[in-house]
Amino acid sequence: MTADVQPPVRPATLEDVAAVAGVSRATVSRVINGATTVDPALRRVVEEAVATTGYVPNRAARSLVTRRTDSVALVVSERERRPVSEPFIGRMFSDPHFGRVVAGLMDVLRPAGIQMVLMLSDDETSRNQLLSYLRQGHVDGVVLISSHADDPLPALLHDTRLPAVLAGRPRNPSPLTYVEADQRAGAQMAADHLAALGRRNIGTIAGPQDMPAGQVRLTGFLDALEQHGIGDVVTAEGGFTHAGGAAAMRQLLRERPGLDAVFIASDLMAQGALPVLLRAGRDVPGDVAVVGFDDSTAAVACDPPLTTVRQPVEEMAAEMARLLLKQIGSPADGPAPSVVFHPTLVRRESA
Amino acid sequence: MTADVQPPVRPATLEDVAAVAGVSRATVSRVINGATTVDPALRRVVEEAVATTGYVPNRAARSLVTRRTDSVALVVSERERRPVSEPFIGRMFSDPHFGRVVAGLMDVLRPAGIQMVLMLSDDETSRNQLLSYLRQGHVDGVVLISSHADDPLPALLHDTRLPAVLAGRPRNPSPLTYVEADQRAGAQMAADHLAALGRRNIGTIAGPQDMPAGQVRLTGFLDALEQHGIGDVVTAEGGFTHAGGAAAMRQLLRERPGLDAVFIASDLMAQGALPVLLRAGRDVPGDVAVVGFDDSTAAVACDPPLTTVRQPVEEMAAEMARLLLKQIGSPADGPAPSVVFHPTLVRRESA
DNA sequence: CTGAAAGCGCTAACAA
DNA sequence: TTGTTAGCGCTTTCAG
Repeated sequence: MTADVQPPVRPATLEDVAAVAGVSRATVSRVINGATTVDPALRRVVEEAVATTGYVPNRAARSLVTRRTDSVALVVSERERRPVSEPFIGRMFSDPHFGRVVAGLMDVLRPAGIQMVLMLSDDETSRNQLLSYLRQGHVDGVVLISSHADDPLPALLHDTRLPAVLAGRPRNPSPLTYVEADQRAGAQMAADHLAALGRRNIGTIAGPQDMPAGQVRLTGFLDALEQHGIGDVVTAEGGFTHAGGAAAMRQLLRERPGLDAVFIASDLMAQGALPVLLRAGRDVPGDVAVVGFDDSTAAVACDPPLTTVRQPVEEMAAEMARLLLKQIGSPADGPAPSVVFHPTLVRRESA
Repeated sequence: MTADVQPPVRPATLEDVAAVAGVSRATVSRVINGATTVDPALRRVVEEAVATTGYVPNRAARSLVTRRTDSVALVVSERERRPVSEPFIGRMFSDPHFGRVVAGLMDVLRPAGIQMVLMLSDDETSRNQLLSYLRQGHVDGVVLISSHADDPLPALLHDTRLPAVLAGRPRNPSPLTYVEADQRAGAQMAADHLAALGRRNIGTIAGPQDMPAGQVRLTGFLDALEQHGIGDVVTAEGGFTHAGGAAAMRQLLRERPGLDAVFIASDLMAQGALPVLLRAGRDVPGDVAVVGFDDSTAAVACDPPLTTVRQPVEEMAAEMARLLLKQIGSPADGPAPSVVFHPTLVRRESA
């Protein structure tokens, strides 16, 4: 202990460790990377040297030769650029859903020692930047969360030949792996539940019909109701927003005052719709039963708490990470098979 | 155009560009990095070669020699590890606030060509991993969002000598730069507003008193009311959660049924409290005026929409990024001066 | 103003 | 099983 006068300006390198351990760089490299072909005795010596030097591998150097980066990109793709001063409109980042996806991804990426870099694509310029970044091999793979159905990114991503996983099945058929919840089955569960409750005078607030989720939840619901012999359903579009949900609820009430149940295609819209119902003098669930979709924070924030179709967001995100890691591990296999999660109905008080 | 038979497996390197342009690697490097000492004619030739080859610099190689990574870490520090299956409790990721911070950071990082890597520290193991990662120089700087006041990370971060910026002033004095909103001033605005409304029978729902924000918002509010000659204020603690806010509201109503105003230290708690008020037959703002804090999504989701103290989250995050970039640019200057933002009162319908 | 050459720290043949 | 060696792609003196 004579050298601790100067604060360590330069991080230890392989060379340093090798010197301390009295072996070659290659040997140190082997134990660092867990090669089995190392004499146990030497291994111990090296491990000690690593500890005393506080050595941590330099990623840049390693990645330069291995062509691996041990990091993946989480790319958030939005249709258009939004000023940061409009935090609440259409910014996926400010949606709690985003954070849940991050948490799920982290849960498997972190133990694997994989870093996650966040990227945003919201206009052609940023998309091109993104692509050249990806093409240059700065990450080993990418997870894509896209907010719009006609996103060109999945196709472009495929061209890069980089391992990739999509959150949700893209509108345009793509060979890329995706993970999603069975939207149709979820809508069906809502319909079955309402029907079982004996409700017959039913309405629904749908999401945008140019988004797959918006569309499938509507048709799935309608089809299921049909099977229950209920064909006359009032519909309004709520744009997947809080305010849109409120407006749509008003419309529904106007068109069908005798409504006794409503399926709302997202908890956020339900949160907007509920007060409208209450103010119109309807008791929930007494007069009208309501079922939401997502099981997001909004569901428990509702009053009364929302019965809703749960998508296991975190689990789905974790699965995305696993599938991505798998593809990165054996690129020759090509895209992994997509996986579809089954939603569940969470009963609370609104239906 | 004879070489487009094979798909380009290997990305173009400096060498390739140099060959096409008929110059040396060094010259290409110079134009890439914007050196002024290059013959304009040559520059054009090189730029063309860059375009035709589709060259993009390899970061690993560059970073290996420059010792810069052009990336920063966003570290989210939580007191304890939460299972991913409990998405709504204490996980900062699922808080919309998190996404807003990300958006604000992105807004300045992206134009600067800086990548953002997301890291989570939620137990000693992950903290150590994080620190060795940082020490190894994998990022040029770090932004820290910490959920608990007694976080040891600021101090440890300072030891790494890495440029860093904290979201919020840490409890233990630290030389690190921080950015925060003036909590005390915000609470004062709420008090002034309620007093100006003629309310005298006032209550408040506070945040946890072991968090700086929770504490300062309470004392600031109480002190300001004192100045208005209002000393007898009922208080309850709502833990900064939706459910906690509801419970606290019930307590307040019990202790002071004649309440005509309440300041609630977070919009989320207010969202929980409002239905309690409504159910108890109180009109808002007629019978009781309520003012929240944050101006988050919850504020507009409330019914009625919440009058609240706005913290400019995105702007603050953008400022953090700017301060970080500044420190990275001139490390010799040490930590930049911290900056405190002034909150504003956003009047909606609840007060 | 430009080119030649020396590495940055690491892994991966290849020899021994 | 271990060491030697040759780069990965880039920036940066240092000559010219």
